[in-house]
Amino acid sequence: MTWTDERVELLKKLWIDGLSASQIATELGGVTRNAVIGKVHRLSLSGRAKPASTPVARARKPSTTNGRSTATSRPATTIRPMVAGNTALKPVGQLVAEPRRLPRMSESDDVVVPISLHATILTLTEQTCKWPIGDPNTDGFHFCGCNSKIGVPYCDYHARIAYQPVHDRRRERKVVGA
DNA sequence: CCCTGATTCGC
DNA sequence: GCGAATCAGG
Repeated sequence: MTWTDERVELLKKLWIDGLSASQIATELGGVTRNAVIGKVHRLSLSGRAKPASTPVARARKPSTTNGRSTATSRPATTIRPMVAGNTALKPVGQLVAEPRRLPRMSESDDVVVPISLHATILTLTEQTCKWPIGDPNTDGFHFCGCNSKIGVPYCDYHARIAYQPVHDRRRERKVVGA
């Protein structure tokens, strides 16, 4: 994945926004949190809300010549694919997040259709509905931008669409051939 | 153990 | 410049 200008901008925004590196990596997709951190440092915007505590001269641990080949052990024990915040996140999809727990949306039936706030990728935050509107390749592409609950990437309205009950959408059979 | 960011260095 | 491996810590 290349660090396009847009991706860098988004990275900056999310970082300043206070998101963790792994979260940003998930949001961006196609990169690991290491990549994010590395980029963050390269951009010289590492220090976030770090006033000053105890700098403490910290040096890694050169040992031999290079830092990694020293430790010959590679645990790699617990491999957990697609978890927000891991050491090697594989691309799981751009904006489609995993519905950890389906919100009980049985009660309210009157979810108002949100007005498109024409949010750009740069104006999105954790509490902004990330429902894409339009064609990403077209100029008018934007996001819903309405307020969403923390932990939910979409507003109430779009969450309904995103997290449709299974029984409603098991109507497809045909598989697109190779 | 889960996570966090920081650092080094081969590529 | 990039990011995996690793460290150091909460």
